[in-house]
Amino acid sequence: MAVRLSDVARRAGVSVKTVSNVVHGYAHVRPDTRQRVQAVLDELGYLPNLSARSLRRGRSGLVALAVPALDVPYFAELSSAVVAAAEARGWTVLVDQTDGVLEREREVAAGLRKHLIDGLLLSPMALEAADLERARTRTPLVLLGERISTGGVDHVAVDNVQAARAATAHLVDLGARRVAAIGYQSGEAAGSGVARLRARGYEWALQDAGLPVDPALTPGVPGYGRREGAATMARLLDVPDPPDAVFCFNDTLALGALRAIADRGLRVPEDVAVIGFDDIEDGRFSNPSLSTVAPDKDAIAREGVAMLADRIDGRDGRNGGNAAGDAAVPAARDLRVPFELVLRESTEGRVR
Amino acid sequence: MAVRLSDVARRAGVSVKTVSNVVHGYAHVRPDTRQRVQAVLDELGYLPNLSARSLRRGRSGLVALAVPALDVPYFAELSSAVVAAAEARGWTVLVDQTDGVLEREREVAAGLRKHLIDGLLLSPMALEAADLERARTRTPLVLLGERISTGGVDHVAVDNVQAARAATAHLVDLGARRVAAIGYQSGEAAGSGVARLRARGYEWALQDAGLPVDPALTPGVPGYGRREGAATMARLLDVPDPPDAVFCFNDTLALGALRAIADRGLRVPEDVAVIGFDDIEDGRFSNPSLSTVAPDKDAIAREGVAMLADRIDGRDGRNGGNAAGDAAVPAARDLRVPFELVLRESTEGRVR
DNA sequence: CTGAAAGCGCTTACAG
DNA sequence: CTGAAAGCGCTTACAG
Repeated sequence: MAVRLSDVARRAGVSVKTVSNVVHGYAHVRPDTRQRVQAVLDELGYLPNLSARSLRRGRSGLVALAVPALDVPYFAELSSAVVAAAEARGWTVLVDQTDGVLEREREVAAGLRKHLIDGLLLSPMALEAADLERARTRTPLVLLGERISTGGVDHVAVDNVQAARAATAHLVDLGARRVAAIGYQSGEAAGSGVARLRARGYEWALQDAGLPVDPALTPGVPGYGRREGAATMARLLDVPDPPDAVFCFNDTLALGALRAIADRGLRVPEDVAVIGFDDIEDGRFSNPSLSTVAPDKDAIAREGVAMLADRIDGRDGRNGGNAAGDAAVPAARDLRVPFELVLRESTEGRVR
Repeated sequence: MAVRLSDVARRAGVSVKTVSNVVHGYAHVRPDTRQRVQAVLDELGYLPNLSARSLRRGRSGLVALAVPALDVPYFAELSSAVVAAAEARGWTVLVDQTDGVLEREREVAAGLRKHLIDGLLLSPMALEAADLERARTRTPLVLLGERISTGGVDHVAVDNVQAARAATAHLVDLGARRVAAIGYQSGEAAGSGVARLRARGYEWALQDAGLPVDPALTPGVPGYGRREGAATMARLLDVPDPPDAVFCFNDTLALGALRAIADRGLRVPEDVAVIGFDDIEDGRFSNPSLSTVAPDKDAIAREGVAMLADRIDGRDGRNGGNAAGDAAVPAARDLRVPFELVLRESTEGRVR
């Protein structure tokens, strides 16, 4: 059915090797031969069989990206950047949705599709270091946007603690004295790295300002969507001494909070100032627009892909060429990308 | 490096065929043999080489999904649904971003990766029927969310004309008499199917109501994001006899429009009612919340994947088993999924 | 500058 | 119930 290299070779009256040389643009093909072969290639509409090529080469040109969900704005934006960065390297990205569920993340890390992909970019929610130890295979892995407290695995993320601290400090600088936080994880999920790190930054900033951490202002949330943000904010407004500012651990929580505040007829930022985290597109046009921490998502994607590329190349023995194998594998890297505080109406008020 | 079937066979003292039988759970393996082989499989951590399997079988279990951009909310939600639907069939989805650019869509349709994927789901923006005719390969293709005015290719979408008509009619029913539309495509891009179809529905509804189509109220837009929605709405508010309602061809345009209206200090829906299209998550929590047309995205994903599965199976000769080949290929299907009008604050006012 | 041939790891008739 | 062997389409030493 499909046109093979050998079909082209026969038709052009040359060997398969020569056709292959032409396909790959190798030198050492006489110009007239090249031209003739190319003509047949075009005429027959040859397309390489990528399964065969990948079997032979031991490389597929495919990398997997595993995120909790593609339709969560932050992951949608991150995925878009990853796909673009991978494409720039000639790779194709195959997507897995884990729902942030431990078991799914474990499966993915264990290499469900190990022999088809050249590497894996994983954005874990529930995964712990121990899971990774157990699941490690030889497939190169890079963790995105999460610090699991272990070395051993490449990782790129924003400095969540400092970023959260800066966001909270901004609220304090505005004069807020009852600064709530929405995003603490309750129960089992408390292990989730992002929540823990952002909580630490929040508490740190309060400490810096000599303000107490009031448990009444740090409710646990069952999820990180707009719905949970709105419900949690509504409850916070019922606290005896309600907050005058809120740091939300992500923008969707914050957008839900804005909604809940508006429902009470309160004003943002006059009655309650709100700041989020992620700088998703929605927050730029919400009403009021949302102040937020903007991690450099393009950098996360770009650097993550670059780190993966290094690992993939390294595995092929280009890391010094020593026969000892593992000996020359470079240590895991732990890269921080920059963030920026983006101040908009939800903390600065309407600019006229 | 990796464990092969033959490694397992040698270790278990059986043939490769028997190991394969165990791996696939085939019958005709003596229980004790099966058990022994399974033990070795587990011990060695065997994982099949998917490239080899796919080369041999002529199937990869991979389908490509091509959308304009993963970070556009509608496509993020659609992609999420497609990945989930594909996974339910044991397929893995590989993602392409076309930016809605004709040349990229052409490339994708022409089968950049033809021999690695079993099929393609394409959500075209710029592609015309003629492009498809030219690019058609034997790779099964299903068009998502778009009707290109040709038969010949499977297609699943909402009825854009009727949906747009219903949305516009809702505004008219509210008493609006100067109903604007944001989303007309100017220049080259005018060919884009969605814009044309939604414009048709809009005009049809006005006609139904005996209202004129005022060119001053149907400005062309250079894009479909919040930014363009805000800018276009701002200009519409400067028209001598400004609109009292707006139908936006998608929700991001509408969210931008809401923002622009608020910036003028006008009220929604009292001064200007707004309705969008897509029912993205953002609109449920925006301020005010956004009325919209909700196409059944899960159905689009599910049915699209199902249609693709039919084509893929059909190609293998299961469509009757006649030797004539093409003769039995079923005609292209053109499926409509249901939509729903979701009325929220942007047309109904705040519900107390 | 070009060719003949091995082999990547799997699946699957064909035998027995 | 199990085995020996061909072949999917490519890449790549090895010859010449």
